[in-house]
Formats: sequence, structure tokens, C-alpha cells
Amino acid sequence: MQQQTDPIFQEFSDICRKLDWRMTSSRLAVYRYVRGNKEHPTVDAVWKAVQKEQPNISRESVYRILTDFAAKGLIYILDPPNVVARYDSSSKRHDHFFCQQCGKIVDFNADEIDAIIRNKLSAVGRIDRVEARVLGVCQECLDKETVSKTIK
Amino acid sequence: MQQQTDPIFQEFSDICRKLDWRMTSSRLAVYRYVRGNKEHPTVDAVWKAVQKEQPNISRESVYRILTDFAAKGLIYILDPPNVVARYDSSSKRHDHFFCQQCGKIVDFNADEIDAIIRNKLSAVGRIDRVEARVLGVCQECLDKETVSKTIK
DNA sequence: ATTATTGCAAAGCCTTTGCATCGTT
DNA sequence: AACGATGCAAAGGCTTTGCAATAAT
Repeated sequence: MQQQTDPIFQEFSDICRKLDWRMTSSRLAVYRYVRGNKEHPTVDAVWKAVQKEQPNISRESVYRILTDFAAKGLIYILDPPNVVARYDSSSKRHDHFFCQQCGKIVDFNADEIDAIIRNKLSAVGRIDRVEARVLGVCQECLDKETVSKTIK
Repeated sequence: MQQQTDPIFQEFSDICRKLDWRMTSSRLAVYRYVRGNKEHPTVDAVWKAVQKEQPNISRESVYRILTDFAAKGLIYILDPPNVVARYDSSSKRHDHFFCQQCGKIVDFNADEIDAIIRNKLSAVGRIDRVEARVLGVCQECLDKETVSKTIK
């Protein structure tokens, strides 16, 4: 990886040092494309864009690089890969809590947010549905953690 | 499909009549399992459960039946099939509007909902992230619709 | 009798994985 | 020189599709 003077190179160089990562041209190219990008790109979109700079980069590397970036909080996974379809018996507006540990999904109602958000997005277009999604760890899983730590 | 006297049979019979659907034992069995179910089941979960009642039902039929149910608003698709992974350059808390027509995803901020929901879910467990997801049709797509209708 | 619905087999697509090679440190 | 990262080929898993057989009207 050649030394470069542009600011993004410097920025990413620092990131790699902190993360104890080797700074590769693939990672830098993905970082360049993703940084500040408002498109919420798919893997293929990133891949095609980055190919202009790095013609030999493989789709698989893009997968790995994006996964690593997300694991370190550099980016956020808006829609994760390999989510299996789920169906909800209620089609009425409501909200969901997802336990990241056991996978449990809990319904709840925060109907207040509907008006707040409709008001805020009035210029964006027609709004068909507003849903809050909450990620966390449920109380049962938290309790289990405590027990196992206590027993040790 | 044999005539039956239990209330769910009657209920689903009415639904099928209104929708101009044939009432089949597969559909009824899926309806029985899904109705009021709070598990947010996957296709496989529905399939396995329904097999107890209908041992010959195929997984493919469950797919088709659930898709049809959702298309008619009988159920809601919480996580749709075939969503490709998407990555977001910002890992800071924010919210998303999804245009159902062109696929565009627009960021926005409704930070107020964070406190509202954390307060409401305090007993559910640890909360790591709150995000609002809004489904609708963006203004550009609405405009295009109007134009094409006007031109006709 | 008609035709929507189903089961079966196969295909499709996104994503992950194993491994040898390459490139950074 | 050491070893983490990558490209390639292949496998994996969920979902869809074509078509003949079945079952509801």
C-alpha cells in the first residue's frame, strides 16, 4: 500500500492503526466509496463502484470488508444478510423489540410516534406505515448472563 | 373441504368467500396456526406446526399461502423474503423512509422517539438501538404517477 | 366439468466458507 | 519472514418457478 497524502488516506490509515488492521487497497477503496455515502448501498453496488478503482476486487472481499467495518462500528448494517422471512399475525400498526441474543420478538405499541413522524415527513411523500424497531437484549437473557457470571 | 361447525372454520369460510378463494385444508390449517399467533413465525415454523394437522403440506405451499394472506392484509410481513443486505455509512442513531415504488431510502431524524420508547420498554430489557422505519411512496414517484395519469 | 391450488423437482440468487496465494507489516 | 487479507471455486440456505396432478366449486 503506497503512502498517499490525501486526507481520506490519512484518516483511514489512522483507523487501521487503531484497529490493528493492515491497510490494503481494497479496504481503502471500500472506505472511500462508503464514507459519507447516502445511498444505503448493497454489496453489489459497492462492488461495482469500487471496481472502477480496483478492477480485481472480488465480491467476496467486499462482503468481508463491509462485515468487518460494521463489526467495528464504522458503518451500520441497515438490512443484514441472511434474514429469514417472518410473518406477523397482526396487520395493525404496532412496534417490535428484537432480542439480539435469543431472537425473541416482542410486540409493543408506541402509537404516539405515528403522528410525530407523519408530521415530520409530510414533504417526503405518502406515508403508508410507521414502525419502530428496537434492538436490545431481553430481560430473560440479561438474567441468564448474570446467573452464569455469578456461578463462575 | 368438509363442512365444520367450529368458529374459526366459519370465520375463514367467510374470508374465502369474500376473497373469492377456494377454501382448502392447507389454507385453513395455516390460518388456524397463524391467527392470533404472537411468535412472528418463519415459513419453516409455520410449516412444521401445520404438518401436525396436514402431514402432506409442502413448504412451497406455505410460502404461497402466507404471501397470499399478506397480499390481502390478513397478516403483515414483518421481515420480507429476498431482502438483500444494505449498509449505511452512518452508524449514528437515525431513521429511514423506504419508497416502496423506486426503492429509494431516505434518512431522517426523529430523535424524540428514542426517549419515548426507552421509557415505555424499560421493563423489557436492555435497549441498544431505536429506529423508526417508514414505508410509503416518495414524492417523485407520486408525481410520476400523476403525470402518467394526466397524459392518458 | 372447470380451474384454482397443490406437491414435486429444479432452478435462482445472495451469502458464506475453505484454501492457496498475495501483500503488509 | 510471518501472517493477515484476498481471489477463486464451491457449497449452503432460503425462496421462487414450471408443470402435472389434485381437489374445490
